[in-house]
Amino acid sequence: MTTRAARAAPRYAQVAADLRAEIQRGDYGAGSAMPTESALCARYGVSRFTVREALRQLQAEGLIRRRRGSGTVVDPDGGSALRQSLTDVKELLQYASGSTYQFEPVGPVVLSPQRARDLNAEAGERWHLFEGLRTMAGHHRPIAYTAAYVHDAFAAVVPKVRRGETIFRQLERLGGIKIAKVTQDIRAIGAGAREAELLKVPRRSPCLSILRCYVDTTGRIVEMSLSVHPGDLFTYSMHIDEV
Amino acid sequence: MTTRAARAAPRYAQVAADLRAEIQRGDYGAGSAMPTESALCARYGVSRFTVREALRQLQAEGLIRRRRGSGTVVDPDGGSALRQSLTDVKELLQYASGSTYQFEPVGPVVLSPQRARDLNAEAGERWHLFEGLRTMAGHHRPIAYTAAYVHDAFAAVVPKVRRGETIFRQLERLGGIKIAKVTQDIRAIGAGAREAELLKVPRRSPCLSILRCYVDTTGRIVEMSLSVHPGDLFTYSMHIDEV
DNA sequence: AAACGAAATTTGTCCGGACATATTGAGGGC
DNA sequence: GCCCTCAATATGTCCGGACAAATTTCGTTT
Repeated sequence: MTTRAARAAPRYAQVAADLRAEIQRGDYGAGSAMPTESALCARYGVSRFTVREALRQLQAEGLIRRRRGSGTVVDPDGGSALRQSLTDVKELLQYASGSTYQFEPVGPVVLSPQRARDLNAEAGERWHLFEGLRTMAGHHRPIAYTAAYVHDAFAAVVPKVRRGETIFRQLERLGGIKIAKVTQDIRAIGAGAREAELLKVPRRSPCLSILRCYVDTTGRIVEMSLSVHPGDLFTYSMHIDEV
Repeated sequence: MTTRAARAAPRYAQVAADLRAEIQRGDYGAGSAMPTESALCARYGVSRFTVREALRQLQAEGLIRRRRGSGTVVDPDGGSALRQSLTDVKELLQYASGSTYQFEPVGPVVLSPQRARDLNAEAGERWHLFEGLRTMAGHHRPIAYTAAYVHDAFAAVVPKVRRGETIFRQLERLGGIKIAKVTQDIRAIGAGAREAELLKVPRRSPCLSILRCYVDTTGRIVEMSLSVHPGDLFTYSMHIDEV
């Protein structure tokens, strides 16, 4: 091989890099529409395959959101710092093989300032709370305590929510909506009084906290869930290919 | 695969579901080769586009690994329990916008049993240690302490490693290898004595621990890095589309 | 004005083909 | 045996086209 260093990047990567620069420069204000696929084909003189591959990359990075029939828009909070983006987890969101999950409706609650800060939400809002514990077969200590909050707009369907299926899937079916995006924030926290008691760990012991926000196609937050895992029992694993 | 309509799911999803079931049933022993794309085209009577879309899905789930020229193999540890698998983070592995990272070579170390357990490695092995701190502009407290261990096979190139570029990229260039996969385990731990001092947090306070293993194309672990982040300063964010 | 429905728009799925590039293995030369 | 070259193989990139499905737009009707 003669020219070792400068091997040109594939065309879709160049298109992606160009669009990424435009987005981060603010050429398409957050939330506003981007050019359509055919427009990009004409602009760069490439096929739709190449454009779609570039857009797929930007979507995986969380910079854009796409909807069939609607178009491509810049994700309003896609450029926030300290954010790593991942895709395509399908049904696995709530699983843990060999574990069972039981939740109970608690009722409507109004967020306290403290709780609102934990959830990254507004204090005083009314949400419908579900509480649950996840246990592994053979273990006596639970591996997770979960508090799920459903928006008050779904008050009518909340009594119909059953165990055995994720809450957000039931909200989709019963509420006639579609979850388009899930954000997930992972932090280390000290166990609070309630978590310590339910998870059988000492108070203030290190726990993994996973806050999920379920957003529908119109951008409204439909459900929030806060899971707390004992630090010694739970590891969140992932892998990256094609480094 | 069923010839039944099942018009709800696109064809590539049906192919993916069929292959996923075969993999989990153990039809292709872990690490062994799967049928080639053209073989799958013939078997399912679909185009290469559809097969590649199905394989892309399985790769995103971490079930398979693919290499140009070589083929597709079942990922040996793709089916392990308590593991959520995610993909495609590309270059963003080590970033944190607005932060700076400084590391220093410490020298060769032999893993103590304690440290080996933290790293999920063998005690007594010899690795080359680098230590570093990551600080955000404007903050006086660091947001991460990182210990990176390079395998002894790269002892010759370790003195050539410089700041300003990730260690694993330099190992690729200087050592003539290629990182094919990165695994990442996130846990909540209590700050140890050393972390507490460097990160300016109380001992045993909750911290986020991120253990990364860099694996080359032949499956050898080339580098391991253990980052510890103060729980109150660091959140690991991600998002999932197309739920 | 509100409700309805058809048409245009836009992304998703799928096909067949072509060439590029990385890997592997067989064969030949030393 | 060892090393090099070359061909076969498998995945990556890219093209042009076609139809399907979801959404939006807009004109028509009530």
